[in-house]
Amino acid sequence: MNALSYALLSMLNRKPFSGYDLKKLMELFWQAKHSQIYPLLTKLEKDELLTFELISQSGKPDKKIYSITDKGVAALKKWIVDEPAAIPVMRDEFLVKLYAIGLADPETARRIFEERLIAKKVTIARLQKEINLMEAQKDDSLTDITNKQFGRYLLYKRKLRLEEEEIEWVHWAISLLP
Amino acid sequence: MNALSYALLSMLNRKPFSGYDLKKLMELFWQAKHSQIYPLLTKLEKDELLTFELISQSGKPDKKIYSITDKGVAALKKWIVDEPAAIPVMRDEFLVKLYAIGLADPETARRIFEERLIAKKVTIARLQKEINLMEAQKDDSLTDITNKQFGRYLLYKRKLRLEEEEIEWVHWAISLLP
DNA sequence: TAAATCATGTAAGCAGTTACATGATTTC
DNA sequence: GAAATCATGTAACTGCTTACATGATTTA
Repeated sequence: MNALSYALLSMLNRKPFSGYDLKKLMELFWQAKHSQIYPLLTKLEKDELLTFELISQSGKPDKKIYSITDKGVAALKKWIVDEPAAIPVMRDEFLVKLYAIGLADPETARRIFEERLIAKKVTIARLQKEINLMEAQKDDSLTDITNKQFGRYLLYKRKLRLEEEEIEWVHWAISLLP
Repeated sequence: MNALSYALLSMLNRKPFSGYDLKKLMELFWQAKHSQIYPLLTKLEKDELLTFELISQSGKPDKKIYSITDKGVAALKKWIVDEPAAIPVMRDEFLVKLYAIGLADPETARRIFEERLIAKKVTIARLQKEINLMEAQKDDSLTDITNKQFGRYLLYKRKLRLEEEEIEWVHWAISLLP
């Protein structure tokens, strides 16, 4: 059981999804390619942590909608409560470039920062859109831990704050260029 | 040539280091184990992007102090300027747990957030210490792109801001718990 | 006296990426 | 008419982690 397994269980704990859905929904907090996800879902199903329902489709491969089992919930809960979280891994090529940014002339440095800004703004737009959707469903409070959306909402709010903070930093960095 | 190669070149562009030093200094922006770094340094040296000076030591293995070559600087510069930066990869088990934090009882949830706070505070202390060291060397300005420390300084300032922002978010998250 | 630090290296295995494979439907 | 989206899967390869290997010096 690796961390990706628990990431899949976490998402399926909210509601059932296909592998295709999971791949896209995970991008925010755990990046994985479909070639890693599909075999792992098969394995988790064999281990009885998941079940799936086959949805027949015409012209497309059959769709498998996975649901978490009681055994899956128990395994996930145990991991969350008992296992210490590993030290986060962040690999960002922009930061590697930044370290030696002095090798670039100021115009190129500016371009690199501007590209970062654009990427951040695209992410923020996606995050804000999703947060707006969540906040629109005022039937019960998102800020209540018993709400199934609670963790996801906190995750999105966290990411939004961090992206906004990085944008401010980029503006500061650009202001230092000659 | 993978991103780790460029991360090593970036650091050696500032000044010469041993593999042992590089391993520790990289932790901030690109995590790698020594078992990955040592063979890669050997390869980069064979490709003439690096050279090394052997320092004989008693009781310890000989120390290899690596320096970047002109060819290495050219390769690094080309990568920084011409190659688009890959989309960052972040894998943080805390975020996986957060997604399904509703499975934990409120006391356990609080504990998980508090542990996150402590980890962040430790990181901030390390960052602040290093920033203070850099800022103490006022011989020439850190905020000048021609200064060899410029990129490193920006990197530390960025990380500090993001860690501080996350702490504020954790406080908010804790305030939502019953 | 136990643990951490300094210092480098290899081997085995797991995790993750890229490429191959298929093909209808929808959007630009 | 081309590109993106939906939908799943396998094979080959590269990247990364864990474990093995050694051993003196320094710190708690």
